[in-house]
Amino acid sequence: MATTKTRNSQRTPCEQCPLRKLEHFRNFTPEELEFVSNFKTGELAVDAGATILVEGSHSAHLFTVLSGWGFRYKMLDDGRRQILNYMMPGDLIGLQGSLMGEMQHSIEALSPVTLCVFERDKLGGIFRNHADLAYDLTWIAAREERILDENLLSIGRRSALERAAYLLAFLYQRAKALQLFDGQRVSIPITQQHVADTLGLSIVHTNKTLKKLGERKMIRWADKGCDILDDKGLMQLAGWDGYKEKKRPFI
Amino acid sequence: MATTKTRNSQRTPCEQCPLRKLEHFRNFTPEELEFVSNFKTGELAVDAGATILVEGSHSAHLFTVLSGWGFRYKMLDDGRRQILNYMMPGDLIGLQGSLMGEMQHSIEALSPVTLCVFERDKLGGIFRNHADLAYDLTWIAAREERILDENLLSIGRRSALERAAYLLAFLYQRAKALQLFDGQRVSIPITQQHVADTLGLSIVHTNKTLKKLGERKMIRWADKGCDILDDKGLMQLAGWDGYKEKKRPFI
DNA sequence: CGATCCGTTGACCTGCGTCAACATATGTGG
DNA sequence: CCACATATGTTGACGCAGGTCAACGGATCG
Repeated sequence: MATTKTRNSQRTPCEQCPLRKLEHFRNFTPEELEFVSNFKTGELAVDAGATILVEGSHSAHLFTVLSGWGFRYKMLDDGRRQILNYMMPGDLIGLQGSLMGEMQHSIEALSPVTLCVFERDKLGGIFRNHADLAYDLTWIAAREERILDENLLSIGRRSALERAAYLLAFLYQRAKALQLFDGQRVSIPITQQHVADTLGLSIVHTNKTLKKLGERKMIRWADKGCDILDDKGLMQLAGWDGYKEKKRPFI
Repeated sequence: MATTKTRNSQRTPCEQCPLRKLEHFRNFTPEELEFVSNFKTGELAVDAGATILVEGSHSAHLFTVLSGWGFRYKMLDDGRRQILNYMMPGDLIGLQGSLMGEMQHSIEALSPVTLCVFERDKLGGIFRNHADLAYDLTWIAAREERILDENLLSIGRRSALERAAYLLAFLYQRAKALQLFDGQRVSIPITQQHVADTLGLSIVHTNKTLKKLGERKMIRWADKGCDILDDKGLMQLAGWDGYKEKKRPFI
């Protein structure tokens, strides 16, 4: 498995950050932009399959995803794995570890990923000098909490078919907001093993469940990825309304 | 079901807050104490079974639990319920709703509960004038996230017996840190229905699972509550190490 | 060209759900 | 004071959603 990490000097100046052009994110004031630009110490390119952060470690950095997909997960001693959430452009990772010391989960890249690198030690400066950004940080943590709440509801109380529908609708909504189109459709770069480990199901049953969604023309499983054909149908099946976020902050 | 809420003028001055005497919480500087004292606008007493916050509402307040137990949950349209986490003294509730607008979960009291009331509109003042408290807010949100991560792992990948063991060990650890002893043992004021809705199981299976833990002398189910007899055994069974929090902030 | 990863399918098994009945406590209105 | 209702816990019989095992096909890659 590829695990190369490449450290570069800063390549994309924050002023030209491609994410800021998206409707989805809130605008920054020039001062904020300058501060963040200063906060950013570099960029990191990571191969698909590489581990970005490991449970049990104490990282000196936190990151914002600039491009690519990843996921957060925890494991039990005997190898059972639970995927907690997915990371997409604009997502901040490692905040939990930065605030509380040791990482309690791992993060892995699903595709090639580019990361903006921040120093954990400079986090305090945000709270001391940039109330708005500090507020954003808390907002970002609350957003993650909200997503986990919905995931818990899903795994605890939805059937396999409903769970799968929820997951795919959820990923679709996020990808769409970021305009991650692949031609006309939104394509999600995960394997059925990832779906299984997210939903708390076995691979075999996951396969059969996804096939049912395929028969209903809601999705199409392409090689190593999934196309969403009918997001409304998925949402209805799961009994999920979607998030109504207008603009989102990001660091 | 009782749903009385009683609003009082401030009774417990923050300077004499009983929670601050606990080893478990970090100390405040006098300035912080004064600010929080000012931030607090009153107290609320709530009966067991009362709903404190409702999914879909926009609350103008957030609260810190001063005494008593409660829980956070979400429901599906057809009535299926998932308990997300439990609230105990020192826990901040309603932050998610305050930051993001609409509440996406409900909160209910398990026992009579006393709450410190804060105005949502004054939250901004914390970020603008009290960097340390703002940091604490983010820390508190990250802590909730960490707990949800572990819950997800539990529901997604642990067996019924392991899940139950984890839940009870988890509640025990928290209760113990707050010195919520009932004589010698820690007693947890929940019904088996709550356990079922937390673990994503049916009541019948929950009953049989708890019975097994009882046969192993790890717990004893008293009327409407649970005594923990062997927390180490529960943790080992669940494959859970516990949280190693030393001191915790609270607002 | 074997090795590895990923998806697919069928046969069979089991952990947990559902249904149903019953026990005990507590409360409530008459 | 009784009659009844509701909340909680307990237990057994039975069914099914989802797990496990096993085999196979296609794609990709050193």
